[in-house]
Amino acid sequence: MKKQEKTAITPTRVEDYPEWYQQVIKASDLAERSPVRGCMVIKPWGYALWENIMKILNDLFKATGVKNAYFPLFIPLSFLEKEAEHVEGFAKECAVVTHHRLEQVAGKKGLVPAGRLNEPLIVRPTSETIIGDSFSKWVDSYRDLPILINQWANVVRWEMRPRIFLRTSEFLWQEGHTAHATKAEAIERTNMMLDIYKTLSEEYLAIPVITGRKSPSERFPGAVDTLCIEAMMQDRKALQCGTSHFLGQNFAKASNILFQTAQETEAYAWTTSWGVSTRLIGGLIMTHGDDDGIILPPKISSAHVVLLPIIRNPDDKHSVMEYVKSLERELKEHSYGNRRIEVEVDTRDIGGARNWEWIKKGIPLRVEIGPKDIAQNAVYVGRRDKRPNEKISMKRNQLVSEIQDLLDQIQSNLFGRAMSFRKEHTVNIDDQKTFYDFFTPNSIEKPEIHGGFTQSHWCGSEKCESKIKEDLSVTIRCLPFMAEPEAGRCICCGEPSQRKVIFAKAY
RNA sequence: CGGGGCGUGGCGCAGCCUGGUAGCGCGCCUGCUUUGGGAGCAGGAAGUCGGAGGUUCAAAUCCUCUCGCCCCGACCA
Repeated sequence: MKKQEKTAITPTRVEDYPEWYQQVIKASDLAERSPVRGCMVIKPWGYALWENIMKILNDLFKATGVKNAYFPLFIPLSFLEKEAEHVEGFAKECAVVTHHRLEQVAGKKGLVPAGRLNEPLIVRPTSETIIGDSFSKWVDSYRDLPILINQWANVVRWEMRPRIFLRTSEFLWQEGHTAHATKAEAIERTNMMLDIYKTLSEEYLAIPVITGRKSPSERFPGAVDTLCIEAMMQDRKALQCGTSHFLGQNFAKASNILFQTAQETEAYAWTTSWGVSTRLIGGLIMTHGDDDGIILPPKISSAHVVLLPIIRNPDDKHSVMEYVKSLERELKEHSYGNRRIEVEVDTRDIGGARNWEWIKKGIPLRVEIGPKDIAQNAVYVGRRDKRPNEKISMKRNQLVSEIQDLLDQIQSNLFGRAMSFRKEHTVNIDDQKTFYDFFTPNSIEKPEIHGGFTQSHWCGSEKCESKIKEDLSVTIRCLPFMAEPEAGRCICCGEPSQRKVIFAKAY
């Protein structure tokens, strides 16, 4: 077998996409499974991505007046019960704390729970109710509004089938919660935050997204309106990357967020909530990864460049390392996006394996530096968005002065690729048979990568929506904002329809 | 919760059917030789086979119970 044909990740995406995903995570050193069912250990290379996301979002949030705060991990059961739809939506996936002490029992091994709580505590699956309780105390007058709060937190949802980053029992996220005096202002906030998520996705993560509205059945439990950003992964399935909810007065009524208006009347506040999670990292992997591992967009990459000194002869060691160190210093003086250039130096003497490890980790730039290069005051540069062997020699000064430009090229190349992939696999379908064929794999036992996004008419009935879901596991991802209203016939029942929606299989 | 599968050095597996107290590959450590596309050779450390009970002279292997994990479905950021 020729070496060129060897991929760093086995199986390849085409061979077995879900398994490829697991292997990429392992090979890239982002995270690993933990001894706790459904929970993950996020390793430094992966956590750095989350740190960068936090940095970016904090800046974007704060520019709109949002402040960070922190609320309890535990929610009294009675709080969760306050909003009827909310209870129903989350009850099945709650972790419940019932005791506060462990005891040794005579004659038995180990510890048993003791000290039963009067009221069980829920480990937060989301914090609307506990934050609503605080809001109710913070608001007396319309002058106290709006309240614009975000918290960075871990939440627990006891999922049946966990997958690292995409669906874990515990995950990290931010949840924003706001309260407003008027409906219009709350709706404006809901849209504003969705725009921020679109910015994060497209400009930083290089993941193109479709913004839109969820159908009623896909709404957040208790919300009046749920907006979302949806992205297409390389197996052509949809991943919901962020949501922003207009909660109307539902939670204000449940939590008693009352205020006095300028007209001296009493009114319930209008609230919103919005969040993105570590799932974004899963989206990153599945949007940009290839058969050699992940590819990190420079703007959120854990580091930008790795320097790989090549020392064939021990006599060269000193001079090569001096050269590498000075290049490191010089590169670190430059910035890219909202942070300094981050440089890794890998001096391990493990031959070609070293190069491949960094390819698998997805670092944007690999720079090889050996005596031959130094003699010409040059470096040998590999871009992660190119083939592994497609390396070019460039002058050292050129690398330093053009590094931002190089990173920009990679960033926009990744976005461009992802965008054309989505366009290529987004189709208009107007008849039922084509629709069903589109979403049916050739092989049922071992389905190949198939389908994509369709833009098809939907009459608006839940009946059609659930029939399609039952027949094909295909759901309405969103009613896209960009779609102009147009008359047509429902893809399912043939009744008149006002608009096209996005259908896809989803994570 | 329904269907399927699996628990054996750090990781991936073989051995189980036909009981005789562990083996392979990768990784790791040491040395030498190598090094710009995933190194070679030699030596070495590391497991009592998920757990409990049973059958037996003897159990990774047979039986019972149990725990955990993975995959497919329903649920979901």
